[in-house]
Amino acid sequence: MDFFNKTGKMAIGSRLRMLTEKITEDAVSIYKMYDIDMQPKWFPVYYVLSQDEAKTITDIAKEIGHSHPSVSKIIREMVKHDLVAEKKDKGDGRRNMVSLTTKGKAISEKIKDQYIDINQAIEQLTLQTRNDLWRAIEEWEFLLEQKTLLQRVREQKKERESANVQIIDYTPQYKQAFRNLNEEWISKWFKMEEADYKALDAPQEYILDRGGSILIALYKNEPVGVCALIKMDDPDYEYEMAKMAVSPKAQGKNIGFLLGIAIIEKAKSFGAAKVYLESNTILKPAINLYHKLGFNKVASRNTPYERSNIQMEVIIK
Amino acid sequence: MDFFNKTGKMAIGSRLRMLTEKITEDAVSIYKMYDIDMQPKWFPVYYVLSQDEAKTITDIAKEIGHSHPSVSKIIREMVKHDLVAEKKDKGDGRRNMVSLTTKGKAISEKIKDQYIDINQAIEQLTLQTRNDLWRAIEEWEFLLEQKTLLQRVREQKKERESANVQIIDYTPQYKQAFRNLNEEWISKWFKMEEADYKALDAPQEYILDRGGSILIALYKNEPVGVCALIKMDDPDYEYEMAKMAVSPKAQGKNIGFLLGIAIIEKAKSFGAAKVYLESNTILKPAINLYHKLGFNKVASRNTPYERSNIQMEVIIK
DNA sequence: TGTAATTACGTAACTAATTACGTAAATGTA
DNA sequence: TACATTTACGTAATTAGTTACGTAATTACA
Repeated sequence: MDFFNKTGKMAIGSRLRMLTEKITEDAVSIYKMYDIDMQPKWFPVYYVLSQDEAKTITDIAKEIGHSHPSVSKIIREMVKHDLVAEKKDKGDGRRNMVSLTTKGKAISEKIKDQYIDINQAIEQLTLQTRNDLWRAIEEWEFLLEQKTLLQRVREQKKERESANVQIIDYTPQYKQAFRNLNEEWISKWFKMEEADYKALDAPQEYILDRGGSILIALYKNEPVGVCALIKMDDPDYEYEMAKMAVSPKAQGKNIGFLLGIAIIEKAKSFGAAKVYLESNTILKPAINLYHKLGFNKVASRNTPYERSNIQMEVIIK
Repeated sequence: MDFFNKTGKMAIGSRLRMLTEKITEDAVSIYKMYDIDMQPKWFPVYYVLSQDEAKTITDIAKEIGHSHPSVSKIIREMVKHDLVAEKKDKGDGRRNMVSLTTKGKAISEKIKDQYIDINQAIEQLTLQTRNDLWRAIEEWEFLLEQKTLLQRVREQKKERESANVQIIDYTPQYKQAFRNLNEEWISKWFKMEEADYKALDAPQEYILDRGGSILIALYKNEPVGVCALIKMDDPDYEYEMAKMAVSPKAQGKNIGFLLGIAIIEKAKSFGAAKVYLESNTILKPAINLYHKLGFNKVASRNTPYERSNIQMEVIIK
């Protein structure tokens, strides 16, 4: 199909499906050619039954990788053609023991020749190719087992998007962004509190001058995320990660994660041994993010924020 | 799937189908991840429409290699999602001109990122393989276009079978085989008659010396099939095909067919215009074989055999 | 120019798989 | 030992394609 050279790999599913159909279509004719009363879709079931004495529907399904209703249907069709017989298991009334009939077993003789010829034909065909389709499928199966295509694409997406994201140190030009981005989510979920106003209205005085830090995430040079590292006045903790906010427009670009990583890195450069944070369990994506960053829940502590119902820390390595 | 390493190439169709399904399943999630209102099966249709202004159902079908009802269905679904619009062609009232809507066109911007990420992901995956799946499919498509799998298997079958089966002219050493193979089936289904004894006991005198011929089919050098061409004493027919017998042990090797072909060939070399035969309708596989060889039923004729209830002839071209 | 052939495309029926769900039997456990 | 859970597997509905067929419009040609 010339078409697929234009679409690119996007259409690999469609392309595979078409090849599959072409091959299955020929398979029907091939069985006829050998005068074997069998359909291609029966083959996997037939194969496992030809190896063993008797099997249950579920066992067959597991072995060939089909759903059990699919096997159930195939068995019913094969029973109609007198290739297999069903028998209830005496010990376990649920089990439907399936095995080949005499006619079914007889086929295994005839099918041997077909097996030889097909293998030969494919072998010869493969000799004319540079890439072995059979092996290629095997390799894909193996690699997708380890990491699905979905995961692989997701990683590419993150990587591409974070290429447009830049994490920079706070400068006064971002004072407005720092305030707005935070106010947006705080007032959406909770209400602005005394401590919020202090930090957001005067970040220089309340955060930076006290030995803290603020980072800004730029997406295509627009500030879309912010996060602060605040010096604490506590015997247990030196630094708190707080005031993390990402614009809803920039969601799904991994910006929260990049900010978190950078803040922890900053704390490390300040010589901190751990970082503390406060949050609320209704903010599920945030809590997930904190976990991904290595934060774990700690026992409840004193806090100036009403909305805080969970406290976490990460140990810096 | 470990399973397929046991079955061998026979199950390449099943294996392909499974990989296809796994990939298509992920594709659904991938579209969701990019927040694109599209199903994988729409993609080929979407793609061709994104290239051109407007197309007919049949043109799209031809381009993407689907049947036109399939495209018709997809278009209806896409209309429901406001991705494409239909418009009757003014010049030709049969044609249903399909094109992308504004919403449909808008997707092409979003889809570009997805396209990049999928291609990257597959590229990276391919780097970890020794056999490039995409190229392997391409190569199979190309080779199957030139010669289908069915044809390739058929050639293998012929080659294998003719390697073991040899059709040779009768020599006295096969006298016993000629008699035994025939007596075996005649006495299984009917009873030996006067005319049988004559021909089987003295083939030289009763068949060869009268201008007939006998062929022997050797399978791995063992005589497993025999067939005679007997000169007739009849104004309508010159030659009769008779005394065809194939050992039950050698059934399914196409030996009857090979013998039949060879006997007709022999009759042709004798200058015959047609060949006659007598049989009995209870011998269904035999009658089938005769049909395959080109024989057709003719009106009832006089016969020395009690068991004959059908007469056939083939016209030699 | 009338009729036959071809083309476009919709509907219906079929196919080979799936997921969803229900029921009966077996197993685990308080 | 009663009750909850798990297992085996059948039926129904869904999906993404196919082939078969019918009809209307266009084209070819005697």
